[in-house]
This record gives sequence, structure tokens and C-alpha cells, in this order.
Amino acid sequence: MAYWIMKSEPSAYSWDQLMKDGKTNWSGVRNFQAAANLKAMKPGDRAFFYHSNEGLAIVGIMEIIKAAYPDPSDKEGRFVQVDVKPVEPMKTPVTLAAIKSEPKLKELKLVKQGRLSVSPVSAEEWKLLCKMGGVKG
DNA sequence: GCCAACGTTGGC
DNA sequence: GCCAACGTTGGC
Repeated sequence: MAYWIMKSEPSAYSWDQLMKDGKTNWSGVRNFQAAANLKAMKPGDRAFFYHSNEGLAIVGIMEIIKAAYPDPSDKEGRFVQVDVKPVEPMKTPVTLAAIKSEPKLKELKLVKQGRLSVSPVSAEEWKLLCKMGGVKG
């Protein structure tokens, strides 16, 4: 099983909204590197939900429930989306500041490549982030 | 609201 | 195939 971080601006689509919806299709990714990550996802993979611009924190854990398929909002058919469902909210949101101040997370893609909206997380990083958020994962 | 970083596009 | 210009993202 692989681990990921997926970003969304709360004003566009928030964790609360995902909890209400029960599941959603993660569409609108328009970056080839992020799209490549989407394509690498398998059902059962886990992903953190990160609030960008406002909040600046990991707020919950999601599960990938459907592998990548074409994003209908992309007319040229170059990009894909996956389906996700919420698993559990973080007890304590893991803020970007906290992540940056943790030396073990120096290599985290979220830190090194801030603009990438879908990025991989190693198993070690995943464990640590769960711990910081007060959840088992 | 500003600005830095980076990805994408298009001209050559 | 390179590189400058441009647009977008996201932290502060």
C-alpha cells in the first residue's frame, strides 16, 4: 500500500465537505507530475488531506477507492481523477509549521516541492505524521 | 495582497 | 530542442 498527500484549498473543497459527501472524485489536477502520482494510486492506498492557502495543515486521512480514470472536466483528456473517501479526521491538525520544524520530515515532498498538489509519502513519514496528528492511521 | 518558485507554452 | 515569457500556485 502506498501513501500520499493531496492538497485542496478549503474554499474550493474542504475536509468538512468531504465528510459530508462521504466520498468524492478528486478532479481538477492540471499538473503532469501530480497526474502521474494519481495514476500510480491503487484502491486501498491512503492519503492525507492537506488544506492549502487557509489552514495550512493536514486535517484528515482518506482512502483511495477507485484508481485513476479520465477527468471529465479536462476536455483534452490528458488528465485523470481518482475517487476517495474520508477515513478519519486528525485529532490535532498537523500544521505546515510543525512539519517544517521536524527534522525527520525534511525530505517530505510537501516541503521540498510545495507547489505539487499530489505527492508521495514514505511509510516512515506517514507513521510520524499520524503520530503528530494523534491518530493511528 | 504580494512575491517567489516553478511548470507550461510557444517562438525560434 | 532550447529558452524566454507567461501564468499559476501557495506561503507569508
